[in-house]
Amino acid sequence: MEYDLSKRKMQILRAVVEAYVKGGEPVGSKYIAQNMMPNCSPATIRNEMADLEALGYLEQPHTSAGRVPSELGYRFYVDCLAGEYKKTKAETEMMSERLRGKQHELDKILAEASRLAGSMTNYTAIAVKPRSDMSKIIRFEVMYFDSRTLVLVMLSGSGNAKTRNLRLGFDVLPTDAAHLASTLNTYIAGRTLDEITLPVMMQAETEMGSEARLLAAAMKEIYSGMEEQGGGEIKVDGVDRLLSYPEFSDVGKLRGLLGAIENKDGILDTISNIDGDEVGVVIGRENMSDNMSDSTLVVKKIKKDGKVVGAIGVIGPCRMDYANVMATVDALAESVGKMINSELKMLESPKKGND
Amino acid sequence: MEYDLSKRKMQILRAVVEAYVKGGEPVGSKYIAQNMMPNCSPATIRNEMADLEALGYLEQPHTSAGRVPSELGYRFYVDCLAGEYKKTKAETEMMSERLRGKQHELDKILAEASRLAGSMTNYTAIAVKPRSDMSKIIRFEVMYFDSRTLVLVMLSGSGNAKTRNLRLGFDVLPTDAAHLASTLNTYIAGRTLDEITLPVMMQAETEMGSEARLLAAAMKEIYSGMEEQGGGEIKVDGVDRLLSYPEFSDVGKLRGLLGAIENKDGILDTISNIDGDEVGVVIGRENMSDNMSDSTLVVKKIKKDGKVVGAIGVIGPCRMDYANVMATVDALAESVGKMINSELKMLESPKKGND
DNA sequence: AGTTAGCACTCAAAGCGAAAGAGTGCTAAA
DNA sequence: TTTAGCACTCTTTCGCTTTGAGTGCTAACT
Repeated sequence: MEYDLSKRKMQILRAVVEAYVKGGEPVGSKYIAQNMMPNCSPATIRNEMADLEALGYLEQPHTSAGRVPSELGYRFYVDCLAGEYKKTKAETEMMSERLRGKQHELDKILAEASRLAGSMTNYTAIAVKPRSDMSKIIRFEVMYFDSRTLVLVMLSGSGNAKTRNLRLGFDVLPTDAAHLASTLNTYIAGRTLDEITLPVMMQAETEMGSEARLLAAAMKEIYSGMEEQGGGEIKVDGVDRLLSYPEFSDVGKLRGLLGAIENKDGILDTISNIDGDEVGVVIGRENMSDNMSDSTLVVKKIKKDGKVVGAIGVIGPCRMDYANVMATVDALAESVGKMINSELKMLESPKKGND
Repeated sequence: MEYDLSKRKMQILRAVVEAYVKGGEPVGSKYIAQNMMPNCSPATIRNEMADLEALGYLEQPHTSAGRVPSELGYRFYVDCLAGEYKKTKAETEMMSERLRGKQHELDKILAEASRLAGSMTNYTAIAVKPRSDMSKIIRFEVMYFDSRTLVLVMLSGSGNAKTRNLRLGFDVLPTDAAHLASTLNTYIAGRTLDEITLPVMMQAETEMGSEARLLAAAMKEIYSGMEEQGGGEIKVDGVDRLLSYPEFSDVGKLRGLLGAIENKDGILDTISNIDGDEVGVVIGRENMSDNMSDSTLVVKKIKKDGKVVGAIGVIGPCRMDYANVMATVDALAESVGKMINSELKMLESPKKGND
């Protein structure tokens, strides 16, 4: 963690990063000397930059061009130099405001937060919903729709509900729905897939009597519901914004990146590998997927009761306004976190209903 | 519908379209004379092409280039010349096979079908789920999760179910859940938003007695559930494939298109405007959105019991292999349609369950 | 020792003009 | 009505030079 650079080298590195991020073109010694460090001559800067290049923090596209930060350079910048920036009070307020408008469905809040992240930073934003755990269903409900259709509702231990339509090839009565529900709640509810053994199933069938075929139809849907990995989804917002950055005018790179985003190539893994509660920055080749080796991912997880329930982040080129992006993502995630955690307290205060 | 072109002009138009689609470069008279119409001299073709240009079917990028089909040219091709092509039996089989693997959730089938459409045509595919109509809820169910959480299940007239978690600031009992459900079913079910008048609400509140605050919390979710346009979603697959076509190397156009796809700019409208049960082809400026004026959309609706329940399609440049794409989309949609419509019959046959 | 001025050097980017090549439109003959 | 011939147009490409930014090095300066 100790990078051991002289004060001045750090200053120059920072200057290069910030100038390059802003201007998009390799930055030369003269520019820095004039605009950001008036006490030094270009020659001095040149010497220092040559050192920084030897150390791996800077790169040169070609001999007669200025310098560009390397990935290591960005890393250093992110770790040591960009930490201070914070969103203003007003901006934080605004975010909370925009978020508050949404119903308190976590999905919606996450989506809105990521949309905000995208539009505020002008990068592509992602919202991640972790895999929802349907591996154990704690309660069933069956609704009668018409004589050949029932609706099966499954409630998981973590509070996720999932519904499936049961189209039947035979007629049923509303009472069958209730019967099916009670059977499912008696024999299936509270069990994992493994625990639904043949004897259990046979008992349940006996219980259903002549309507065993109803149970069969329901079980088929239940199996598929329990097996499928709900969630683990990534919602993407604003892919088109990538095109405003010259680094993605290379069709090949852009294509790779788009593919990576669409296939979630390693993005989920990358995110789950981020440790700590702070905003995570994954620069260039630090990414799992080769297709993302020219991009940077900035994410922050969102926790509820200490458990990760989602994440929001942005994807952009390595040449990115890190200070701003990190602060934005941080503030938004913070905002969402507060919102979903405070919901309880809000309702607890005797505001509505006068008992 | 009568386009009134001489046999030979049609032949030449077709030749131009097919050669251009294949090669990607303006096609000249010589090429056609040699490869596709050996009985005519280039000069003859030239004359005819000049006519076709005057009629608006062909265009010339510049004086010394070959001809390129205009949108009208493509339209003619699609309407009159590309109709015959059909997928082979083997291919259709393969599609059905791939689809059959999926559970019979419509969403999943649609998604898989569109993924197939994309990979088979190498264009970007979309799957459309029509707006699910929650404007009238015909039945409620309330599940008890824990002392401060209930799960509200709403069932629409069209068989769509939606669930919402009710986080409460006070404790409830399982009996409260049942009580709430019956109240909702008595007073709210079967009514549209307009019909839920103040008197109705007051009756319902009286019914709930001391637990009126529970009703209030539920109503909030119900309102938001009824107002929000569920569905109407577009799932996109393979945006990255767009990049393999030179027409989208223009960053501006690509950006517009990506934005249009993401915002569903008019795509839903466009699709709902397609009449007839056949595959619809929307070429260039026929699209609602200006951002899609360089693209073509090929879609087919999917019906169940005569009602549109979705659509699949592909988006690509106007220079597109129409015959193949149309046949592919057609076959896939057909496949999906058969699958979801035959479900009933499958279950009707006494195969499983022996009563 | 650290800093600075000066200068030759390198290399991408931009501009220019000639040459090549493809395809056309038109005219006149078959 | 079709075809051959031919002059014409316009893009594309290539090579060439010019321009300019920025460097690295050396030698002088503090």
